[in-house]
Amino acid sequence: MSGRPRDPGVDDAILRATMELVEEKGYRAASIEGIAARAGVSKQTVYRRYRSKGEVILDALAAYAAGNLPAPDTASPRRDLAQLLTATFAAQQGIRGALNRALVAESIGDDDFARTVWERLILPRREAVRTILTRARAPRELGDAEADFLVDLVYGPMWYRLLFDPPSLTAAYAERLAEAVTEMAAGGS
Amino acid sequence: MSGRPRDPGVDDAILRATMELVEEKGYRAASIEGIAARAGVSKQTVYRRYRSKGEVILDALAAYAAGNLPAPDTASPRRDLAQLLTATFAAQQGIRGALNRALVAESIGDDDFARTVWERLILPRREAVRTILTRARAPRELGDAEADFLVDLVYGPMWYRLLFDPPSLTAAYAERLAEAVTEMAAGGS
Amino acid sequence: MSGRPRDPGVDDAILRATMELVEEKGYRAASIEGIAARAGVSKQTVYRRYRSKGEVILDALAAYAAGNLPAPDTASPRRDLAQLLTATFAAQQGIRGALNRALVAESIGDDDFARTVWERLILPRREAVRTILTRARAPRELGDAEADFLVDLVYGPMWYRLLFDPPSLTAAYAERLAEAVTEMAAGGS
Amino acid sequence: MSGRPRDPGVDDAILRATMELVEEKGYRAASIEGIAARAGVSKQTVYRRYRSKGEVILDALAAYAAGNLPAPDTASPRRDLAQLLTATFAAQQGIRGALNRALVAESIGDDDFARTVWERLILPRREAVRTILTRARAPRELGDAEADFLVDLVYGPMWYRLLFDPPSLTAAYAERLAEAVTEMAAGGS
DNA sequence: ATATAATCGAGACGGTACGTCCCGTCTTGCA
DNA sequence: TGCAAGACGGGACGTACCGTCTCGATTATAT
Repeated sequence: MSGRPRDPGVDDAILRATMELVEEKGYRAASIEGIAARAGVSKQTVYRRYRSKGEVILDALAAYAAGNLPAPDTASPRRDLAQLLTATFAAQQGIRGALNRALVAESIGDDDFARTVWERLILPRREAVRTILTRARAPRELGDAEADFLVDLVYGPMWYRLLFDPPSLTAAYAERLAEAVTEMAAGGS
Repeated sequence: MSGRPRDPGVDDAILRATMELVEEKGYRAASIEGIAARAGVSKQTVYRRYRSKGEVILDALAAYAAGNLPAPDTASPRRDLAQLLTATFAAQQGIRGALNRALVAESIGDDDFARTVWERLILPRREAVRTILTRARAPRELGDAEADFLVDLVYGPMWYRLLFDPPSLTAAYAERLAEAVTEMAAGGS
Repeated sequence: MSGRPRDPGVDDAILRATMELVEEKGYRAASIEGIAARAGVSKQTVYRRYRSKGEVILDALAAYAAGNLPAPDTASPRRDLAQLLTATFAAQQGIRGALNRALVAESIGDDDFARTVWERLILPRREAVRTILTRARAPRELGDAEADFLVDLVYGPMWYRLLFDPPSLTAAYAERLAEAVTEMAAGGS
Repeated sequence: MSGRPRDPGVDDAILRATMELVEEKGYRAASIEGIAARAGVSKQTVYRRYRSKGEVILDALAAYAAGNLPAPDTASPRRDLAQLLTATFAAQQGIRGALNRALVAESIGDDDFARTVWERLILPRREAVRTILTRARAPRELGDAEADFLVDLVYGPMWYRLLFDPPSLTAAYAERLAEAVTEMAAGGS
């Protein structure tokens, strides 16, 4: 049965090659063929692990952002959100941003993959924001529907700017967004 | 100097074929090869007009949405915005949504094209919203920076949902977004 | 290192398709695209083996004529040559003739390829004739320069007629040519 | 009726462009598109005069070699032939040789055109040689069939060498060929 | 003078083939 | 069984020419 075990060094090489290519040459250069070549790995070895380029990228991003989901919890929800967004926005300037954009590209025209991205990547970060906003509304309750809407107000602008104008995702922008949304959360009916 | 003039029927055929393919088979199936074939046109004829698939799609969208930029102007900015967004969101369920998603896919990894999309497609719609929000703030002034931010709050969620969950762009969502943002505009310092 | 070995069936299919196309539809119809299609093979698979249409044709001819280089050796050099030429001329009426003409067409304007043809195709047949003519001159010696010249007198007319008037390459023509040249070889100073 | 007359300067430009391209860049670069471009002429203007690239080249050659058919007539047929061949071979080193090779390429796979070349280009030169050989046989008669064969012995080697090894067409080669064939003509039964 | 008619440059047009890239699958031999 | 190597059918890329066509601007002859 069991045969030769998978070489963990190969996993690393694939993910590293993916990140490098997406960052250096952009999303278009990141073909599976190119990733395998740069990783010094055969194509088959990539396909044994992933079914599509999207999954490689998703995994590369996961590997990169593992555990990096900060959940600040001070007395000030506004400051918590600002801190979360500042960190998140900053990350979008580098590899993470490039990988995120690549994921969107892969999602378009592939509904299954889009769903996977939503569940594995988007939802967890929405939860983090929802937790903060729930604190902002306390002691009153924050309903699910309203929470979803407020979270959209946070992440909508981020992805929008990430896709069309990444440099605008500054700390100042994070501050402003955090203030606007926490205020709206606090004041809601 | 003059040469044989371009056949306008060919332009139409290309754009129609593009819209059909993007809608029916999705973004991935919409190759230039396929567009030319369906339009009953040679590839060269497409390349004579457009340098990339992205440009074809952008033009198809422009043709589709020509002049369709409603600028409601009633006594209520909130209702104006709600109306604008309701119409816009509704449009995203059909061809327009498919084309918009396709444009995003093409923009990723092609900064030049991304800039073109921003200027020809995104900016005009931002202006329409900015105009409404300026009325909402009246008689006080709405600064450029703040206006830009508020417009992000409007369009950010739209693109975010368009990419990851198009069906959620309902009339109710439009209403809620219009209310939240006009209120914020009105109440701003 | 090793990789999947080339499928010999594919080689055959390519060569067979090439011969069929050149014979049936003529040299002009024999595109690499067409060869690949008829062989049921991808274009890449052809390009992996050959750099140009010329090389495919040369190989097809080599495969066809493999080992078919008769070297008759009776008491009569004249009869030897006549026999060789009769067989050679007869072959030019079929696929071999079509392939030979195609090779010339490919050679024109491609000096490298012309040289390859000369070495792989032309020279071996010249040697066969030279051997016979050396016997015709015996016991005196046949010098290199003179031999080359006499061989030209044999093959020059053949190619000339092959290109401009193939049906004239009859057995009678072969006989006459063999007689004239062996006589000249025998009588030379 | 009559309309604007053809511009003779255009004819010249086309022929000159053809000769230049065939000589400089080789036969492959001599597309009708390229010829028209270099001549500063529209494609239609070329097609109004010629039905194919072959015809352009044939005409270019005709223009180049107009009246250049020497018919030396001294007391010595051998010297006549040597002189004719020396001049002919010399010409093959330059544009004429390139054009001749191009004509062969065009003839292959186009029987109609091959016939035209034979009649307009090949036959006249055969006649010139036949005339000389008839003198060499005098006072006996030189039959048609035998004459054709002897002419093949002259031109066969020339085209053979022109196609595969043009530099070998030297004056010495011309002399040797003239001697061999006139002797054969004189001595024939 | 003013049609009428052909020529010219320019360049669009439907095609066909080029040679390249990448897809996802497969088949080797070695570890 | 993993892995590097690389063959394989397939599909699209963007380019070059093919031969035809349609334009506006010339330039002749024939009213």
